Amino acid sequence: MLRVRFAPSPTGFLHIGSARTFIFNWLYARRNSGTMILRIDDTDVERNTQQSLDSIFDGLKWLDLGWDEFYRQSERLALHRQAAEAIFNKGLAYRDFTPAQTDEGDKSRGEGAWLFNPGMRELSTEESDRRAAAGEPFALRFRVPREVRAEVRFDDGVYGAQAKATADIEDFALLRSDGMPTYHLASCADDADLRISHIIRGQDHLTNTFKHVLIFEALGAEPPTFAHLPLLVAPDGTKLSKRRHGPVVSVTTYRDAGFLPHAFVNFLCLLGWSPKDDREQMSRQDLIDAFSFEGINRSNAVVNFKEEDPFDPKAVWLNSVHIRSLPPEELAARLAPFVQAAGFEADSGKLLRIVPLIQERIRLLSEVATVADFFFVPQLPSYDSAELVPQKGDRAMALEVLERARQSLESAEFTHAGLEAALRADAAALKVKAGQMFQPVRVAVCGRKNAPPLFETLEVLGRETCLERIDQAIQALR
RNA sequence: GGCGCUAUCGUCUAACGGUUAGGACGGAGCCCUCUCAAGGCUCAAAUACGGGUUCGAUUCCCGUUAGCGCUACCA
Repeated sequence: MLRVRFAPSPTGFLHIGSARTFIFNWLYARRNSGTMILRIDDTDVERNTQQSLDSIFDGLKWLDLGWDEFYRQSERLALHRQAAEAIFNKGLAYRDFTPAQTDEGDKSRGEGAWLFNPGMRELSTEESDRRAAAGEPFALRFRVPREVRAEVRFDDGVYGAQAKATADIEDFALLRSDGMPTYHLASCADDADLRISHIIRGQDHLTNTFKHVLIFEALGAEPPTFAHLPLLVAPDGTKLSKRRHGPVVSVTTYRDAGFLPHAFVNFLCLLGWSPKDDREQMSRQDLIDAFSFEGINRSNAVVNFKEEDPFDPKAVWLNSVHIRSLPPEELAARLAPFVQAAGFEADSGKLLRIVPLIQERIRLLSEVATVADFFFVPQLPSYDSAELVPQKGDRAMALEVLERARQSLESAEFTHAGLEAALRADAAALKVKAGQMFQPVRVAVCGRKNAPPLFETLEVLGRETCLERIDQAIQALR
């Protein structure tokens, strides 16, 4: 039975790198009829926040990603302590009475690599028991079998065969002096207990895995299969962090900016993974069908954002592709909250008529506010009347065109065909080019030169509004 | 410092010893066209460096360099 898990610690908002880890686990589970488990790794009570937990749920909900089983590490402390005890009873761990390092920046425990606190590994059982019984606090450390020349090995699903000499692995902590389990212990005890078959996680855990293999073996459990993912990094090559890189690392930023969840997932999947057949736009099902460890890369992937442009251009492009392939009804529904947020009235029938006009003109849902504003406002914001002057024309031409248009629009049939016929006839009558005819009308009606195709726009706007706005433009020219 | 991982266009990536090193985003140009988009076509743009192995290396091996990760009683 294939079982995978995503195990975030609730110490910050949902990070896009974490989201991608969830997605890859989820895809692997769905691809292979496995079970997806969400486990909150909240053993670090000090740093956990409810806000962070909410952010994880919100983010996953937005991404339309679910799970089959749910656990919280903080509710499984008994299991972790039992595991620690079992390891200790096997003689594979020892008590370390050295007071905890207060200064975390103090990594200068010496020039070389730190392996253990002198004197503690060799403490006799009697002395150890006596001090423990006397109530002296201690951390429990794993006794890495370093005396004999040996290697810890595992076969990574992405990085291949891995080996590390035990001589290079330090005696890591299992239990803190307050009795709380460390991440390494809690994580492995839970993975063993939950019968996780595949651990898919960030490459920052690759070297931790040697310790984890040691714990699984000490627990008498078969280590699961590991598959490490290349990291998502900033353009400067450093790991993405909120402190350094700001909101671009948070999933909700993309939601609020108007990304489609499936488009964003699509983008994230293409960072560090490839279907190897040049496909870019992929549906959820396409991703499930194509996903495998073979497609995962080994080098870190850059999220290509800039300070002036916070979103990776490829993400934006992919979003526009997804927007274009959405059924109009669905796009309208997705757009509605953004229309409302911009302070416009969002009548759903009207929105549905606007959608075809902007569907291939917006890359982010939020752009509806700037691309389609003139459909919603009762009164056009003021614009420079010089904009009304057509190419190779003057104000007089603009005026002439608008007056003529005003006249014919009063009686023209308000359909694409009717409007086109009327305005083209006007252009011919005035002996101006079609473009010179259309532009003043477009600006009068939209308030700017760049807008959706004219006839459809007029049609949606309706006769009354069009005539009103043309009148205003004529006033402005006089 | 020690240990580990990585290295193809600016970015995401393809090429599991033999290709004019492919695709995509972004950039430039042309076409289409009522503007803007969308679409079509074209162009510029990469195998980090040095050694091997081989008839032949992007590909396999070694070294150098660079980047990243771990080296906490954080996860």
